[in-house]
Amino acid sequence: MTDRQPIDRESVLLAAEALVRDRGPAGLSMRKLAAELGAAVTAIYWHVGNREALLDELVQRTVAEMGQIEARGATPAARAESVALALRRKLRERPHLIALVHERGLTELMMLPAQRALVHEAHAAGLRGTAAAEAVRVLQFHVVGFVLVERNRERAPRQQPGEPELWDAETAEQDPALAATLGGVPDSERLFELSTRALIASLWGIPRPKE
Amino acid sequence: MTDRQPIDRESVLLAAEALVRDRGPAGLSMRKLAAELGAAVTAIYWHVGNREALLDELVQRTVAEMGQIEARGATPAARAESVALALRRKLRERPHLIALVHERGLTELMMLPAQRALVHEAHAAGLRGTAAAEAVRVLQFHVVGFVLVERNRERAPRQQPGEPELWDAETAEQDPALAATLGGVPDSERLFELSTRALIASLWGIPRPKE
DNA sequence: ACCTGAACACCGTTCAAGT
DNA sequence: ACCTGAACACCGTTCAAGT
Repeated sequence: MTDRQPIDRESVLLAAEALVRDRGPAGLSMRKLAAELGAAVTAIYWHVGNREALLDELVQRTVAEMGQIEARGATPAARAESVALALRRKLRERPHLIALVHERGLTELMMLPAQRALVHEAHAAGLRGTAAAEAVRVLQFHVVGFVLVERNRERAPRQQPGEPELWDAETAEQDPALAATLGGVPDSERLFELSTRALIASLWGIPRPKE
Repeated sequence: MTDRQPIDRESVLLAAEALVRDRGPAGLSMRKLAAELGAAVTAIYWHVGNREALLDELVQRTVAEMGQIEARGATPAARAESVALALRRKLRERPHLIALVHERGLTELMMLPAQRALVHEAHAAGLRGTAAAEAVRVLQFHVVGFVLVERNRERAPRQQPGEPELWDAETAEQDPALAATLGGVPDSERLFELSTRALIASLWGIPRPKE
């Protein structure tokens, strides 16, 4: 009897995605969603089945959107690095949805386009067979793992005892620069480049700088 | 009037930990916990505050238990690798609780003992200051990230289109060994060692094999 | 100090009934 | 084909009341 409106599957999915995008999966309740859409809760069930199926569909779409990755650079190593960097950026754009993909164990599926690009660069670098496959997988694991750790850091509350205090006392006098770095917020941009390059150097072969 | 029993804080925590350990955080409801303890739901609130505080306490204990890590091996690089391997093993022993620690953003705090051990090895390898700090942090990120990705893989449902099919068609004839490896289940033991060694070699300095 | 049941405000889901 | 409200079985949490 209140201001009810007809809805369709698409509008349900869009509203759900919006809720998840800025309040996280926990922020998506069927009742809130219904209220947002101006329909009865049960209308949603007609269109999307249930909450689980709704989230599954959102996950599928996210996987699809993670689409193509473009490699840039002169050497295979540089191009592989550019894939890793692009991947990290893309993953960080949709944190909540990526978390859902991860929860549902579809990370690998989502990574397929990037995997293709990396295989191409591994071949270009002269790698073949198991060595190439492992080089690719190591880099995949690395990128996804890094993003997960990074996100965690950002969501983190102020660290309990505070890392600074723990380092000040002991190692500080021996190696103050180390204590300062470990005490502060990590520069994840730099850490990512550093570790990505280290892995690529080991597994793709070190690119010779031209000069 | 039913078979109610007096409880204390410790018994509540133990019962809660048991529930989380084998049914996951989602399996812990205050009502189930009360039933398990043979007390009224509200008795739990008197002892531990609320669900959030209860989980916080479990997390604190897990962090404490993650305690010391022992380095083994001849060279600093080998010893750093042993820390990484031990860390991975420990993390994999308590998946649900580690997930909770992670959710609460206390991963870094939990990693402090390992961080100390790694700093020691970095110093032994002759690293100082920012370089040492970064070498340590890269390895920390690496281990935690790897374990998160690994766990995800294991919880994963059968991959949707199945990676095998996707690789068969295209690259298979060019590089059948690669297609076979990427189509199969990753040997994460090997991937972890491979990537850990690659990072250590780049950042700690490559250990010379004695022969 | 410790525990109780009742009550409140939420959930997701099912279902018979309406148009 | 699409939507409804009522009902069920769950939640976490608060609170006045008991001992």
